[in-house]
Amino acid sequence: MANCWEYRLSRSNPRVLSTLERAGGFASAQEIYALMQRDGQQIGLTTVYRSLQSLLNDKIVDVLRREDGEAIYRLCGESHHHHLVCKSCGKTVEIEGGAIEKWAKNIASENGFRDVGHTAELFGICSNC
Amino acid sequence: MANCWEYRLSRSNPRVLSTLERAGGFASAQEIYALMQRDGQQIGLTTVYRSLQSLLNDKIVDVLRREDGEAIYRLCGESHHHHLVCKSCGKTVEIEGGAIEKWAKNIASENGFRDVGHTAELFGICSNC
DNA sequence: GTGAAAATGACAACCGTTTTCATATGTGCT
DNA sequence: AGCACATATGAAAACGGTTGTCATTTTCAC
Repeated sequence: MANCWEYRLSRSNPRVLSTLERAGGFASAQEIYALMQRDGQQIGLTTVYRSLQSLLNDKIVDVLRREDGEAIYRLCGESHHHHLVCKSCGKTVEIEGGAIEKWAKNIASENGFRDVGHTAELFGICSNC
Repeated sequence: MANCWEYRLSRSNPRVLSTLERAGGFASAQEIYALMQRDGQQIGLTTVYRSLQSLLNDKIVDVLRREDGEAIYRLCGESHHHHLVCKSCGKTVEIEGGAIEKWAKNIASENGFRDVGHTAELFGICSNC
């Protein structure tokens, strides 16, 4: 077995968390690591990953996937929004997801699910491409 | 530069495609490869990946990401649907996404995007958990 | 202080995916 | 048939994000 105790990482979590905040509440592990390095904060990549796992566990952050499969972490409680991404140039528009939220809630309760979350991303070709 | 000509792979594509069909129109590259091996079809993993790329190019298949980041391929033209997944036991319900489709189309045209696709997945805790 | 629990980070291992490259297989021409 | 050239193939290596290992350091209770 890997680790016989649970990590709580009370030391590094706050640092990682505040870096994620500074990054706009949306970043990959590697990006957070790079940011902290650039700031002169000394931390290992391993610890960043572990912190994110632990924050995930405590539901302080969410995890999503970029199109290439990289995991990106998002602060929970952030005003929830979605993205419309251009497949050609990468231009990204933030979308308010009011309609989706309702839809998700309805579908969930229709099927007897609770504690429901969702992901939704749109992608297409923008007007310049 | 990698390859100076475009792959068309007219030989392997049909085999990969029909395996994807047999898999229920939804599988990862590795799963397709394993399936073909089990059938005694001789093919390399590389070719499976290349075939899927080429089918993707021709918009014969879609690609999505599993939660762990693995890419899964889906036959296009399949009746488009979403999933409601229980985070605890994995129970999955297929969802008709009529509302989402409209929402996606509206948002896209509002922002001048065309050729728009989307992903949407719901997750929560089912009534048994 | 002393010792155990918790935290850390360099490094190696893992795994899905892509690239490389040498070889094989058409395909069209004579 | 033989030849030349485009295409296709797959083993093996490279790649990149992530996770595991493990020796060391820090923290905390006594």
